[in-house]
Amino acid sequence: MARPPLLENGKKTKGRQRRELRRVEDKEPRQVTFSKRKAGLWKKASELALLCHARVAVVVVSEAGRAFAFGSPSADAVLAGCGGDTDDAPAEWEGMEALSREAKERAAEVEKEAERMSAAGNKVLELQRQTGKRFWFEVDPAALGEEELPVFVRALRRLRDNVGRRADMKYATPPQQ
Amino acid sequence: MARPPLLENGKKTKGRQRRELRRVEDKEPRQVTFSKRKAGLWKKASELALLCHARVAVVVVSEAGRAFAFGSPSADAVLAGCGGDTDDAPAEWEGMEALSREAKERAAEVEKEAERMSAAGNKVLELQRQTGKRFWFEVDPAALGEEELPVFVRALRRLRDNVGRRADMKYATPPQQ
DNA sequence: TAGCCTATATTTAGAAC
DNA sequence: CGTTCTAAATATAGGCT
Repeated sequence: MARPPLLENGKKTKGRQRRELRRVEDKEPRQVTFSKRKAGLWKKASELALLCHARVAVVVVSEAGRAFAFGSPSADAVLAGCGGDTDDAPAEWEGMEALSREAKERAAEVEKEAERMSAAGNKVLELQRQTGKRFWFEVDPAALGEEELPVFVRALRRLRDNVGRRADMKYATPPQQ
Repeated sequence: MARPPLLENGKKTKGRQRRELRRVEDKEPRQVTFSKRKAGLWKKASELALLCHARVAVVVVSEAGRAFAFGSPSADAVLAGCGGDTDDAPAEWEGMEALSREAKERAAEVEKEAERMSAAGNKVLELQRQTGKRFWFEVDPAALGEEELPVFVRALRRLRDNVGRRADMKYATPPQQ
């Protein structure tokens, strides 16, 4: 049962290795790194939001062509805060904090929801295809120019109008390959 | 010259202390935490982007009402990448990597870009309005159904969601106060 | 508000599921 | 892709400047 130590020094692993700050060349390791760090970034973003009641929104597009969006307390709130006041929604935060604490005790339950979410995501994709729409930012990239980061901001703000108050989303676009 | 140890155990500091994952009540410590963690988040985002050549965009709004955006290679590139291939723009990335390394010495320059991006944001808003195009989620919320939408919203709140990659932009909105 | 410093709390590279 | 496990690399709370 006990696996024999792979290392001569008796230890089981070499532990975290130092990496150069440049692209990970091999595809597989790169994907793993992506997954791990993506999760880490999400956590950091959550904590920043929670600890400081700051609004945070993140959008990531993987090499595979999948897009992820994250917002706290919600993408909508983050954007709304950009041009508005900040202490007008304490109630919303209280709720978020409570949920955050309970989350750990409800991992299983949340898991199920995650699956349902996945289903919802697919439906979204389908609807997009039917309507001929591709991505939220399909406003017309070509016309935008070179430095249009705020597109992201705009998108989330839009989300607010559609969903209402709180809306976080995540779905992947079909790999282009 | 030698400062007397502040601690009885002889050590100079208590080192990093554990914190509860809830809002830091005192204002001052909260602001400090915000600054530090924001910086950390930015670094994490940069590394993720650099290591995996992913496109990332982040927006953070402090309680004070100041907004910071970070994206790489540029907001535009992040969004454009969503619908295209990923390994066709190596040149662009090479440039990004170089910039990334020099970034620390060019904070000022980055600031300028941030302002330009802010301007671009307005342009995006306008284009969308003119073309009548919307965002991905705007596919038609109503069509999603009352069951799926809420699920989707809560899903992201769960750690299971991922975010991460690289994109940097940073710009601040004038303090609201 | 941002940096510096030190001692810890966290994160994560590597290898394997 | 997502996860788990171990050990080493980092990020940071607190205290000051």
